[in-house]
Amino acid sequence: MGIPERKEREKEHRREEIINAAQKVFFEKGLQAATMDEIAEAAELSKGTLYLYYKSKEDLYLTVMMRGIEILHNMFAATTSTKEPTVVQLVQLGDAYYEFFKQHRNYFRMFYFFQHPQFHKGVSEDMMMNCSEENQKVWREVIGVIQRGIEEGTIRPDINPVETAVILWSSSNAIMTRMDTQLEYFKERMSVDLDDVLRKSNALLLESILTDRAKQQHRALLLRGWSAEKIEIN
Amino acid sequence: MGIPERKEREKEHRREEIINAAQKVFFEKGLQAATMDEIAEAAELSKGTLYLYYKSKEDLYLTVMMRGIEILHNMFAATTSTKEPTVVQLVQLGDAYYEFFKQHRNYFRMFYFFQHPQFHKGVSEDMMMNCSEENQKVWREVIGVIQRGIEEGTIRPDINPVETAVILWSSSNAIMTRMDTQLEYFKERMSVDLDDVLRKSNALLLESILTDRAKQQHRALLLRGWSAEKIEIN
DNA sequence: CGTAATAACTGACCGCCAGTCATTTGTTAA
DNA sequence: TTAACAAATGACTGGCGGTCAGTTATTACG
Repeated sequence: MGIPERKEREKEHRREEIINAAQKVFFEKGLQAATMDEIAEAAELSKGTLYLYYKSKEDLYLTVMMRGIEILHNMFAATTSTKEPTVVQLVQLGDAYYEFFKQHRNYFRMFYFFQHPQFHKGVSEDMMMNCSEENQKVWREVIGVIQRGIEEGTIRPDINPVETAVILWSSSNAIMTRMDTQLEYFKERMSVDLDDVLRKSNALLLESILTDRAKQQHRALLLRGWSAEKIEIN
Repeated sequence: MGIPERKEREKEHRREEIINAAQKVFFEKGLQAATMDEIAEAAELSKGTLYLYYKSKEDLYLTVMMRGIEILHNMFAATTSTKEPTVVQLVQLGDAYYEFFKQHRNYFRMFYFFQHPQFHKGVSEDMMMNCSEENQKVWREVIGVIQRGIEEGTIRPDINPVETAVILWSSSNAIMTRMDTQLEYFKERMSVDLDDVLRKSNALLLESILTDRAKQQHRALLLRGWSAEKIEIN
């Protein structure tokens, strides 16, 4: 009796095609401007059908966003599973997030919807649970590296790994959000290149959580954040 | 001929009453959920009249928000005009922003609308200009303190004041945004108190931009970020 | 005072959109 | 062939931002 199984596959396939259509429209227009009619059009289905598969526009949105979280998680997992020294891995996590920002800008943009619950009106309980779960996986990668750094003595033992992960993530995320939305503004009104700001912020924070031993060991790496300046001076 | 002047005053008064009404509704419901009919109701005017005074819902929203920027600016200005040492002023700027966050949460929330241009659809050009101008004033307070710190030798001369202001502001802002929206989440899912995170993040960043001389001079101040830990250990 | 001109205000109305549901179309089982 | 069920539809509803023809209040003037 393969019939129910085939039905199940077809249903799953339909679900994915709806996400594909939704992604296309959301990427182009953002949450607000995208309409369910457009998504239905793109999916070659009627609007009513969308609601047989997803509870609300917001649920659909978060489902697309989860793809982004998964991509980011994979990038992080690839970094933390290398044989590189812990400190290097930490730098690479920062780089990976920046890379994600540049390569998957549309997903990155979706993230800040998730961060502002004022827009979570139409989101179902289960969808929130799913997102939290995926989110946790990403956090665990960062926290894990810091934890290992402390154990092997390259990261200060008096800092809390979770707190530190939040600090590192917050500053990176905040600066990249600026880059996305106000790059020109900062360039023109404040004569500041946010690219530099990100590098320097990461450098400052990283240096401040390393042990003295690790600072010596990775001196070249630590200078990286300031290299643009150095070249200018020479 | 005092009549046109009186008319002008009355018109201005009407404008303010509309903002008061809008503020009440926006504080209660947020941008999305608030309706122009509600605001009209609160202002005891018809909806059409609102549009004689403000171009759009978003313009009205930003007008309310500007009150918040002004409050923050005044708090910053009060800090930077004291006789305190520059390093202390810098710490106090961080404290002032946190105080603003706690005392004027509703205004703080409005700020992150401003940071995400995807919602700026209905905002008029002049309104954006006004906001930028007010924003600049706040930035100048922070940058000015850092600048003076460099000049007097308490802040590292190799850092850029503007970049550093952006770094300090970004991390503070990011963590407070978390506090506002996901305090419980971080407490329950990650066993982290964002209050600690903010203090430690500020402490790390501050220490990393001071000169060695200043670090010695303000040792007590620098320990502040870690005091909760110290007490726990004792 | 009466009236014309102007300013201030109103609320019914428009277009748009998320979400619903009675109905239709397609599929399976007997 | 048909009954039972599943899948899909699109006309419809309610709510909202924004508009504008029309009403009311205010001022200026003969």
